Amino acid sequence: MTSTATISDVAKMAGVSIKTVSRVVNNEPNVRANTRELVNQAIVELSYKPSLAARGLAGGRSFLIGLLYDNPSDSFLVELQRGILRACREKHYGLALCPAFSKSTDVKTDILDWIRATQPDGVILSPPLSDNMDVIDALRATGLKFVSVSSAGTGHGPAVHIDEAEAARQMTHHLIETGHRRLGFVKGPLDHACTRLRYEGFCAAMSAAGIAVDNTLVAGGNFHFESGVEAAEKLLSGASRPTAIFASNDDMAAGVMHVAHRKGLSIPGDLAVAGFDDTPMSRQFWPGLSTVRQPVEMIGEMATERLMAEIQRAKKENGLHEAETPDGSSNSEILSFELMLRASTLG
Amino acid sequence: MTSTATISDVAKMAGVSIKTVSRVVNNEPNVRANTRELVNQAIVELSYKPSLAARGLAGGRSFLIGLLYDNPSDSFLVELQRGILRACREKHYGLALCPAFSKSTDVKTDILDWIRATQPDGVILSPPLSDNMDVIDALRATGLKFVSVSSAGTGHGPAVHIDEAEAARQMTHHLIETGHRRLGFVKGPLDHACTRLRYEGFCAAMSAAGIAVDNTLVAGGNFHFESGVEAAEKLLSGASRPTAIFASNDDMAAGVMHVAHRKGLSIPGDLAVAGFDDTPMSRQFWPGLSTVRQPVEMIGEMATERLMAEIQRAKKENGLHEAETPDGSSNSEILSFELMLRASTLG
DNA sequence: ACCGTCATTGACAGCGCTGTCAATAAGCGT
DNA sequence: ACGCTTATTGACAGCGCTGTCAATGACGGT
Repeated sequence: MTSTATISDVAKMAGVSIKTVSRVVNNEPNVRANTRELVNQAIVELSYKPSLAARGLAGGRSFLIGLLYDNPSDSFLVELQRGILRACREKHYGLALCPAFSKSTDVKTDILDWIRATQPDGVILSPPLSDNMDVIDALRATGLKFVSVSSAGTGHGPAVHIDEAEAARQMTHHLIETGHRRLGFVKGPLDHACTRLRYEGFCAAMSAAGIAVDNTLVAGGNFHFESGVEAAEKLLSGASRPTAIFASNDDMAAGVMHVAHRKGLSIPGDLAVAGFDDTPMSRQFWPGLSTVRQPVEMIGEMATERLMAEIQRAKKENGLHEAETPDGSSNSEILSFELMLRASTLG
Repeated sequence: MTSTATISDVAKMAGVSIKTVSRVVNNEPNVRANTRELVNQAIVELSYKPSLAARGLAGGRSFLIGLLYDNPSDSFLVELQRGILRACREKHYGLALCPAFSKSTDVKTDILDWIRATQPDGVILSPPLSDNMDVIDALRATGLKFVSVSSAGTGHGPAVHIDEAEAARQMTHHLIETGHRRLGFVKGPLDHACTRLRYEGFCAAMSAAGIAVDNTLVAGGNFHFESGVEAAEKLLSGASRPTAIFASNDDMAAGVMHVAHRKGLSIPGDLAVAGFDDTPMSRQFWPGLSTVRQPVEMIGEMATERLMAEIQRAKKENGLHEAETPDGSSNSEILSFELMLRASTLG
């Protein structure tokens, strides 16, 4: 057990008080440049790393942020984590995971328990948790800072996301432009805010092109592969099948393609297919799946930075008027998306 | 800020000393059942959750385990995390992530720095980190407990994995049994121990069937889709192409299928394809990909339990002879795998 | 040189919990 | 009932760090 150097070792070595070392470590002002240098040398020399536990106990911070998620797609989760971790590393923060199940009746309790045990300084909410008012309210009641990702900040606090509706509109427009008139659409689950937005984008493009949305060509889904299969079976069995199907996410689009293959329909000849998310899979399918790319990693990174900023602010204002929710912070940051057009929609 | 109840609140409410509450919380012996009950009631009543930070500081433990990984497939990582988190939740442990890059020259330093800052009670190593002797040695030098997953414990300490060679042998056997004689194989990257094992299994089955391995039908890869594409282009361009290709993992198998489709080869008619890992994708492809299912989630769970046990043991023996590495612990646990045979190899 | 002001530094008291060790209660044998 | 062993409990001192506040040093003006 290579005993790690403590702050007092550093203090001794640099010939200053413990508190001064603390100041240097925390980048606080009012330390003479000369002294700061001395301390930094000692820190490097001893390869001193402050103990998170002690800092947390003493300072009331845990230097941990939480990621609350409910079974998103693997690649979404991993990309998001990557972004968050990158931002964390810079700020010397740690990331703790809290898987939750929004369907369960006591998500709220589960999450609160986890928060009490872990005591993160803030949390990042991913959909559909970020669209769950129960959770949002509970979180707000704790006073803990949070930021939502990939979820249109419906006034639920700060959020980082893309313009979902516009993305769906553009993809639909692309389909129409390619010559399709009978478009099918597979919706996502109702508890995701993006379900509505993506559908709105679809409708907007249709109406702009003067095509009426045929309700028999709109199917419900839950973002999983199997629901894409079911939706496709329904949509493709009707008398007048669509010539293109836009699924609200890639997993469901994969289900649609699976069914099309099984039915012997060629893609895109007999049926064009589009998805949403640009999972790695969409590149690997044959034919490649046209989809919308969200900069998920960047979203994670920005959300984390935003969260850190909130935490900072909260710490400073601490003890003052204790303003509940400074509503000015409800604004969200909107990142740009990218249409990835591949063989599944291109002749 | 709903101020969280502290241990002394509980003690007051239960009418016992702080220390007794601590005993109950930590499940220590020598507390009368009656007293224990009293304390538990107070704990529930106040919905008390011990502070990780304080426990860590005082007890010298952090109640955190680390997961060190280097860019594995998304689904592998997510499944592994799921298993680990399940085990963690039971034991009230937290999980901290440490992405590392084994290609980088200072993986070792990166990891050590991370460990110093985070101070986990133990870490789980996933491939290829678990096969990197530099890392293993550095870890061992710190005295920190670790467990490897999905990596044949080549004597590098405890590990949890499947019998990779046997799995590959069985899959190869299946291919041979289906009538194939000209089998292609796509290897994984050299820094993964499983690369060798899977290849050995392949060779074993071939030799058992009396078929010589044709080196022109063995290609190298790196577990990524693109390398599968390259390998397939090489293997399928030769004069006498194989009638089946076994890729060491699903991503590369996806690459093989992609190329086959592009070349107009029907699967499995013109070419049978098999993979390894049973990523969700393998079910979704058309046709479904035959593959080997590792119980990744279970591996994560068992590795975590194993790690906890090691930590326990270390804690008890603490202060005694300080035996460096009780080599009896180098044994590994072997879980069973499952052959998932789907349309890509079945007529 | 003298005072006010601000920048710099350190002494000290905890943060909430656990380990140690001593104190007390409970059993048990005779 | 007495003396002994063992089970149960609590008092107390930190763990390594930060916040508070008081002490010291530096600097500018007169």
